[in-house]
Amino acid sequence: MIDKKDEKFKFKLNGKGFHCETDVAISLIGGKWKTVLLWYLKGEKKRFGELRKHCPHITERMLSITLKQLENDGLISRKVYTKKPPMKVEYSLTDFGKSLIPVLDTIAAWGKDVAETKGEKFMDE
Amino acid sequence: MIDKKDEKFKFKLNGKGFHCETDVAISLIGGKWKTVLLWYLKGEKKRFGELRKHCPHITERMLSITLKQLENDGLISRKVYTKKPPMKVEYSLTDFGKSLIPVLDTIAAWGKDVAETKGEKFMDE
DNA sequence: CAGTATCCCCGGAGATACTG
DNA sequence: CAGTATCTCCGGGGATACTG
Repeated sequence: MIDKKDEKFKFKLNGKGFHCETDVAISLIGGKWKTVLLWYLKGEKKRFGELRKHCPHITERMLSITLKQLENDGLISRKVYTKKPPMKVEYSLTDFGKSLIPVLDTIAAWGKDVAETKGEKFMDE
Repeated sequence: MIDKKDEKFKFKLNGKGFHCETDVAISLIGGKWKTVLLWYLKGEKKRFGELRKHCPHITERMLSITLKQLENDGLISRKVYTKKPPMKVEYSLTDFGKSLIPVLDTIAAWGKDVAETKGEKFMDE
């Protein structure tokens, strides 16, 4: 039984309903680490260990999970170069992922502005 | 005891550390309902019940919680007009919240594009 | 009308240890 | 090097009922 209320959604994607256009985007880039990883992949492809270094606080588990989600959503691609013990894997933005760059830039610019304007000030209040 | 690793954060805001510029932004607009509500408040101020109508799937609880978060973060302001039983409260973007509009527009445009390009197609596969 | 108050569940996220 | 495997915890989010 499918709920009739599904019709009230504005968009559908992969069987899931969304409330408005921003909702679709947030489902793809929301979450604690997604934009951060995408941000570091923006310029160039990177290896697992490089990404880990850029995000000192991420656990290997979350890094692995988040990369897989981004891959499943088609935003990044994963390329294995050597399968034997000293493995080498590179992650890079797909074309779809690259379409996100202007969005990431806009978000980052605003975030930076907020951090510079409001950052640190409230710390000791 | 404050953890020394705090120094590894790139930004600080209200006592919390952030990993990169996108992180700051996501902390303010991430979550299931924030961008949706901001989106509907973008054009004009709205009342509690109006917002509820625009988001048929939100519960009153989540609407209340999310609005409070947005208010605490300074993105929206809450104005009470009548305190007696038939209450009237209006929510609107603050100047800070208005600074988000270009970001929301960018996110929405991308989300809409994604929905139109990829939406529905995969539904019956 | 505009919320609270509860209760509850699931999954995001962390910590740690282990592996091909 | 690039991950899995567990275990755990916390809180976001949902459902329902109640209130100033």
